[in-house]
Amino acid sequence: MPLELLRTPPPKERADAARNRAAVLDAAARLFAERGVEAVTMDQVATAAGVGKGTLFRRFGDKAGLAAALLDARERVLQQAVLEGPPPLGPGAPNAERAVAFVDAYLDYLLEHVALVRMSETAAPGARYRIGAYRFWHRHLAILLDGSPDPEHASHAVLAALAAEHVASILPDVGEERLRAGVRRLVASAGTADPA
Amino acid sequence: MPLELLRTPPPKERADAARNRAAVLDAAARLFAERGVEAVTMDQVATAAGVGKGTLFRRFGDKAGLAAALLDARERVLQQAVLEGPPPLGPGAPNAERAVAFVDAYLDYLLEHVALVRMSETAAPGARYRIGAYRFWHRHLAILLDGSPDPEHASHAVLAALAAEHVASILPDVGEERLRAGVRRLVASAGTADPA
DNA sequence: AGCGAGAACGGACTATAGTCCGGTTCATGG
DNA sequence: CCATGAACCGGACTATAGTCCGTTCTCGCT
Repeated sequence: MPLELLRTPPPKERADAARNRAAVLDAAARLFAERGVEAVTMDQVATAAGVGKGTLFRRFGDKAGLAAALLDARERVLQQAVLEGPPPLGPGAPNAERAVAFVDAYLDYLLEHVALVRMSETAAPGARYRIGAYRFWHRHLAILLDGSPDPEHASHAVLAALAAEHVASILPDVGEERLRAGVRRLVASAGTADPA
Repeated sequence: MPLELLRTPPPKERADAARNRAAVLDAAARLFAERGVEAVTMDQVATAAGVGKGTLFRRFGDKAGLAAALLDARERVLQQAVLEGPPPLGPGAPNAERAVAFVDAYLDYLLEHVALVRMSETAAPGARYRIGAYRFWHRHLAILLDGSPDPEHASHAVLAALAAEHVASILPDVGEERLRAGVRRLVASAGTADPA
């Protein structure tokens, strides 16, 4: 399957459904910003949006889905830049450079929304690995890490170091600068067939 | 703080408490084995053990704590082997070899109990990084990866690839052999000051 | 042995995620 | 403009994790 098809297609939608979706996203964004993602219950979101719980869950599945929907726009920008933006993030630069540019850009995105991404990845067990975005990033990185004896696994390993739960937990320990440098080193050596 | 002190000291315990702890651990082990960790509720464990829910939660904190308690014995064996077992796992071998031996041994342990370890790491947000075991392994690896420009981060990165959630999710993709080989490569290159 | 302080017990209670289904609203074709 | 069925709505309902606190049991001390 080509990389492009892993991006979610937009479905057609009834008018009332669209109205309610917008209301829910607005309310959720506001509440999450005000009180923190963890502290907001789904009941509160439903009430603030003026819809029933059933509506909320039918549309977004669970809290992780709601978080993912809020991140969707920002994530598409990144996917777009990777697919057809200027190098080194987009096509044109050498693979090794593109890989480094990718982890840099991904960390920009992640550090900007850690709490939300964490929610989208951890609310349901295994959620992170099932959503389309993970498969997209994994495929992309695996293609770039073509110097590795096993690009598939190398890609998984790099993404493991970019998991929101992991980053959020080690950030107090190492700080942003060392984190970025460390991940850059990791992706650089992961793309190489290393010495014995 | 020296490595040895990160291991949990044994507290003294009242007779009824000891009796109940044993009953809970027995019941939990049996139920988890029979029905799978996910499918067993804490009420079921309490009932099967013949204790109240309050007792269960006071002693183990949450489901993650219960899982951790069940793994405790097995984990101590590994810690013991690392501290004073024969090389290359124990002291005596070169650091690079010890690091590889460690990830091998850790994967033995992990693959034997994925579901349980996963529960112990993911039931509460950030749980994995708070328990003593993580700090122990992190410290150990950081000492061994002394060729890296940032052993602390390198150690975190390797452990990220050993998270139960991660391993469980990619295992169907890559299989056990490629997983082991990939992690071995990762730890080998993480311990080196890499080119440019 | 008897006793008192404090640790441990247990089950009723709360909070929250997620499900279900009878009623309502929208969009399309006549 | 209206009929019609598909899609959507909402809030009562269920299941489970985790808390609280009055009661009971241990164990060291006299």
